[in-house]
Amino acid sequence: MGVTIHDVARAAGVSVASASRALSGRRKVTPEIAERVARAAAELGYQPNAVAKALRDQTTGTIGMVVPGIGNPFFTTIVEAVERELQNSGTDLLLCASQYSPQVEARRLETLLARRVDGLIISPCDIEASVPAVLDAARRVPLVQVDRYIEGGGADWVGVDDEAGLALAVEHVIAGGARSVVFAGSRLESSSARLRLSGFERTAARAGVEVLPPLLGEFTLEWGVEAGRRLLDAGRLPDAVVCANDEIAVGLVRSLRFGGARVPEDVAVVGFDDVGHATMCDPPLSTVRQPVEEMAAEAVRLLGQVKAGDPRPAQRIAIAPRLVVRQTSRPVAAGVAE
Amino acid sequence: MGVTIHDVARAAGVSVASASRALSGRRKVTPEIAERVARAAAELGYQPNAVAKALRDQTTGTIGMVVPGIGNPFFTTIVEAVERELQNSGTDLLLCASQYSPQVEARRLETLLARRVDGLIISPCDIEASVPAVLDAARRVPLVQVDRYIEGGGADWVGVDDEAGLALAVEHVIAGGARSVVFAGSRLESSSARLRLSGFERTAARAGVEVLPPLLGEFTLEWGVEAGRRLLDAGRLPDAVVCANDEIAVGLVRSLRFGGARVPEDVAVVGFDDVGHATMCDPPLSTVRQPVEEMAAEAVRLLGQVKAGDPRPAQRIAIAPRLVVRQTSRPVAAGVAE
DNA sequence: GAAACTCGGGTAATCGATTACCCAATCGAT
DNA sequence: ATCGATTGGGTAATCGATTACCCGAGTTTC
Repeated sequence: MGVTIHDVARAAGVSVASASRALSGRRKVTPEIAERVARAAAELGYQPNAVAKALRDQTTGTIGMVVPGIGNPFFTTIVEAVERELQNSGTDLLLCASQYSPQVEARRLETLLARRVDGLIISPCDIEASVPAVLDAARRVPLVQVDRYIEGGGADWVGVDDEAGLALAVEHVIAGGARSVVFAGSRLESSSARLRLSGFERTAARAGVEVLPPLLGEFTLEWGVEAGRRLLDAGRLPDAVVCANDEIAVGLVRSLRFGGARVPEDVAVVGFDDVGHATMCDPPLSTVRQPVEEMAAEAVRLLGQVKAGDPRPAQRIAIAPRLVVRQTSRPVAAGVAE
Repeated sequence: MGVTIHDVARAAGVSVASASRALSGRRKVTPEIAERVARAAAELGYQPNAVAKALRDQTTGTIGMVVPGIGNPFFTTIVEAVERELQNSGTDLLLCASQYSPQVEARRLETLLARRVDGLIISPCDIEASVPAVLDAARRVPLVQVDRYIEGGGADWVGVDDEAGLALAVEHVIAGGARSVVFAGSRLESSSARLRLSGFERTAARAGVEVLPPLLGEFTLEWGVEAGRRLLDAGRLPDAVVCANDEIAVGLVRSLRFGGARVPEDVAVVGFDDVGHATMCDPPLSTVRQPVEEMAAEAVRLLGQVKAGDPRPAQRIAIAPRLVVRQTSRPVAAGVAE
């Protein structure tokens, strides 16, 4: 079916070695041969077989990326940023979704490794259950974790400083006058979920405000709606709700307003991520912005440095987040208003 | 670096042929050899090299998918549906985004073909500019278009019946009492954009209502906001706006309400797609639902049947859409209420 | 003028898994 | 006991691109 380099060599009347050299330019050939090979290749519509090249070179020019789900805009934003970052390096991205399941995730990693990707970027879905598969993969190819990480620190990571981000959010609502606060987040299956809760608790405790029991569900709009309903049902609203991501925050604002509460007059709401959902919300959401472009750039850079199974101590690169004050919280001097 | 089947064979004390046969089970071996090979493979942590297998078998067990952008929730929904559909068939998906650029799209197709994918699913970004790359790809591997298609009908397609969908939307707002209508859509670069506009115009003309000049921009929330602003600036609002997708509709509702118009009392708004944005909107959006699961299933099924370059006439499978009435339009007897 | 180099081309090995082909051993039938 | 068939194992070809290695012709150097 396909045209091979042998066909090109035959058509040009030279050996395969010359054809290969003429096409790759990795060794000199006479101008005449270069010309004949180029013409033959063009005429036959020759396209090198990347599979054969990969087998011979022991490198595929692809890196694999595994994220929990592409339905979540935060992950698609990261994926796009990584793609942009890889754009001109000649490496392609092989994208997989683990669907928030450690089993699926392990299977995906297996097939990516079988396809001999040159490196992996992963946001492990579960801080504990993802450990064996991720460590195993890291032993075989360069691997960088992004956003989420596995416990124990066996692999490099780049992400946002979650605790600092939550501190910004909590301090902001307190500066706006909040005396009672609550956290609406996700069950503690990921590092992000845990760090955001602990960042919240630590800052709130230090500030001495009243802290209601956290509402932990999923990183989804639906859970935000449900969390809002529970707050309304409880009879007494806190002055502020700090959310673990924007989807939760958007759902929460929706259900609070639906229940008759005014945002931000009765309750201030702050989200986390700032990836599009935030400006779409009504009113626009105050949130903590993740530096997605920097994270992607850093992840790609790190991946280039890492050697598989290198016993070098794992790095953790935490980038500082930034507070973006919009209209679901009362503005104060601090923070950026947009 | 990697453990090969030669290593396994040596460790088990058999030939590579026996090792391969024991592992694949494609020819009988004695139980004793099967046992020794299985043990050796497990001990060495043998993992077959998919690149070598692909070269030898001339098939990679992957299909490529190219969509305009993964930022658009409609495309991520289709991608997820295709992934689910492929789940248990042992084929993996290689996902690429063309970023709405025919050049990028052509490059992506080239690299997918170089990697010898067994098939392609594509939503071509431009009805004209995408033609050569798509036809060329279709000549080399089985290819199915999804949602969008290129003009001229050189390749199979599966999608929603866009014109029928728009007819549903227009008839619905007219049944709700609208006497003047306008279409907010995208510039006519894709088949969807064109068919939705023509479906709108045909139905509106037949019904004899007043039709304002269409607002054509992009399939984005931002364009929806802008379109709403233009309607407000024009001084006189139509009774209903029918949009080419939900993102436009959501943005439009936002800016209409921001400008003081009531939805649906002053203006009815209907979207298209129904992929999550719709329920998130405030108020929840009336829209036309695309049968994404069916489209994905049909695309995968079709891909299995198509042979590359087969001169069989191209098929177009248009699945009927369904109207979902929520709260941005006045309910009438017809349609499904949710 | 011969030894040492350079230049550029061709042959064949290589990557790893699969399998066509060959061969020896065993079995059943006559 | 002999012949054909069956069973199962091993050797080496194969997929396509790259490149180590070799070789001959032409140049340079003393």
